[in-house]
Amino acid sequence: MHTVGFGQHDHAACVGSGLRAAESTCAEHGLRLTKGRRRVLEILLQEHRAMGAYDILSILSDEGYASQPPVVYRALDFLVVNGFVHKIQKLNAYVACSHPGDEHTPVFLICRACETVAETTASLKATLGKAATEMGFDIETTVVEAEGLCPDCKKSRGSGDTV
Amino acid sequence: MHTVGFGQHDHAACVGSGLRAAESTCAEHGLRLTKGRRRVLEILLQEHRAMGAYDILSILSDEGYASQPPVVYRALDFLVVNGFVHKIQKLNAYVACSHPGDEHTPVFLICRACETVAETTASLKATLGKAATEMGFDIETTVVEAEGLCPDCKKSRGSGDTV
DNA sequence: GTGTATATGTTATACTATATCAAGACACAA
DNA sequence: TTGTGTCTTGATATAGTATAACATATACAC
Repeated sequence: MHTVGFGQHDHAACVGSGLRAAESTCAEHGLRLTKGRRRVLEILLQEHRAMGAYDILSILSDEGYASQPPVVYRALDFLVVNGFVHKIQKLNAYVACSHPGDEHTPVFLICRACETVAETTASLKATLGKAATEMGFDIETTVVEAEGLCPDCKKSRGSGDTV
Repeated sequence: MHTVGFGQHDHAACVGSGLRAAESTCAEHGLRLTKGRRRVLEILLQEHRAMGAYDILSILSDEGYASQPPVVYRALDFLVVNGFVHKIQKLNAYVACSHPGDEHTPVFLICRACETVAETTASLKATLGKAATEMGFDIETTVVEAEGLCPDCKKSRGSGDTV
């Protein structure tokens, strides 16, 4: 199992490798990683957290890009469809994929206190697929999100209180 | 595994038993299943599909209840917290629980064509819990949603086209 | 019947996302 | 190079989802 989450990591490296992975995947598949799309991905990689579309939009806007919602939603749509970014349904937020390129069914662990999101993969696909097959249902995409307390927040408060 | 989904079922019975289950759970735990909360649950049981908050609100409103959003959101919040209703994150919609009373980690199968939602349970808890424990993360709630095509929609279109 | 907690009514507003139509950029072939 | 089709962006407007805040009412314990 591969995880990128509540521990330390080489951040500059992960931004660079994320962008390179997107570039090479786009080159392979004839997709256009345009300036705006690239910048949105870069922002998500840099921030390394789940961000709302309007958070991203305000950064773009500060930089002189167009500041209308469709701009960022279109970029996000492209990035999500092609697997460079995932949407966190519980937060209405977006996060850069931690291991692009791999075919994967991501599992997210969301801290309800600090809202940090860790992406991990667990082999739920077989179990889910079996349950669906029994009902004659064909699964195309899955969302798995678990909410709780991350190690840091557990430490700093002990109990289960809210922010 | 228990499922209620794309097949037939005794609908009048499921409305009645859903309400009775909520009533008895509330009685046990000193919760107040007030008129408005009860009516929202009843609507969701009757419709037997995922409904948006504003869909429910317009029914309430037609019946002479207050017609402001907080009315329905408060009722839904109560019902969700106490396990009588689940929120489908992918649809921003709410659906009555198919087997209230049981402690469960529900799994939803959502048809992208007709938006029918089936609730099933698959034993993902152990797998998820293990992944989380390895990272020092305490899971409190989980969301598992799979989107695809239900048996009926597969039959009636064959291919994978959208609505 | 008084105090306390819980629930509801009401107004206003915040947040999230998409429809629509016009204009520009790019690829490719005649 | 001009035309043609496709993909992308610009811009305005609007739809859809959800909550803040404060006032009032109801239920329950003592």
